[in-house]
Amino acid sequence: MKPSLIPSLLLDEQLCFALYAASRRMTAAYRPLLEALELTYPQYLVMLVLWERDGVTVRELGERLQLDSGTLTPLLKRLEQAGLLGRRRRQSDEREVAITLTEAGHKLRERAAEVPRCLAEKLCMSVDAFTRLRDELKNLATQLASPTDPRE
Amino acid sequence: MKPSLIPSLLLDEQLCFALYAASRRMTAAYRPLLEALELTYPQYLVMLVLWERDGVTVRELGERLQLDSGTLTPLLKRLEQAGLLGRRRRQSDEREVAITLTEAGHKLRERAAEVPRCLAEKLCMSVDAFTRLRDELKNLATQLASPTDPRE
DNA sequence: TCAAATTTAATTGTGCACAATATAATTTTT
DNA sequence: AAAAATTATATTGTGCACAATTAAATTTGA
Repeated sequence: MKPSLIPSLLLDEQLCFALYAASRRMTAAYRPLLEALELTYPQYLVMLVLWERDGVTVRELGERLQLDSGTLTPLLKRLEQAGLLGRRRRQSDEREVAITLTEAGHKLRERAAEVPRCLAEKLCMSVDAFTRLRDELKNLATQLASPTDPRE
Repeated sequence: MKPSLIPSLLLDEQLCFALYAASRRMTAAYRPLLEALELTYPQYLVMLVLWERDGVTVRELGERLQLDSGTLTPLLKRLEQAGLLGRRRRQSDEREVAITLTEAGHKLRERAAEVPRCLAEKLCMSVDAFTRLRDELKNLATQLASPTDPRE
């Protein structure tokens, strides 16, 4: 049977719900692995950014993860409390707060290295299918980010 | 260049982050449309279920949306306060709480009907691509839900 | 130059998610 | 039938997300 061209209100036909449900399940799949590192999933994402490049500002972190200071500030304070990073104002521009990994923060990377491997196992996906789905999701996000009104 | 078979810790190579970012952007895309209906995105999902079948229990809602009572109870109370639904214990089994739409709850469906159409426009996707991506995400969720250990 | 505009973080408040626990109703087992 | 186990919902507490506001530093421009 040909799928309806009229968008329906049926839950199981929604792309948004498939996306929302898959995203929450993904986070749930990471949870036991990250618990061993005493990280939440958003905290893990912050650490991924910092392991790539240390000393970024809160703004740069926010651009990369698409999160604002309302989310990041308390999250970073918790990671600071956990002894994984330090936060201090840049002397060149006192508005900016630079985030730098501590020794413990750097070290955690080694233990985190197995996390993506564990997840990949669970997915049972070819590298190709993995890459294709990931890139489709990136395109979807880009499409959704574009303003409806070009004047905006 | 051939993609690495060794799972990396680079943010932009993660499927999980593409999924997480796309899901949040999707919710953000719904936000202005749902604001007109005075609904949040999770509240909209609850309404989708109720428009399909009225009188479901909190448990059934939870199974459908994969949300527990800790999330649903306060959310349903807010929808009750908004006058969209009623909650009352089943006389056949006093443990269960049946959720029934009010007149206003039923009426809201008509105004909601245009929401999926507005989103579909923003996506600029063929029906085929839409269906394929949705079903891939459903499969991904299923795969992630399967326990690692069969004894579990 | 100095007032206005902009930028960066932090703060406040609301609403999810989800783990852990509590409570009450029902079912199962002995 | 009474005790034990199970089930359904609610409650409590933590940690995101995100809008709106605030405050301080910096940049712009009249």
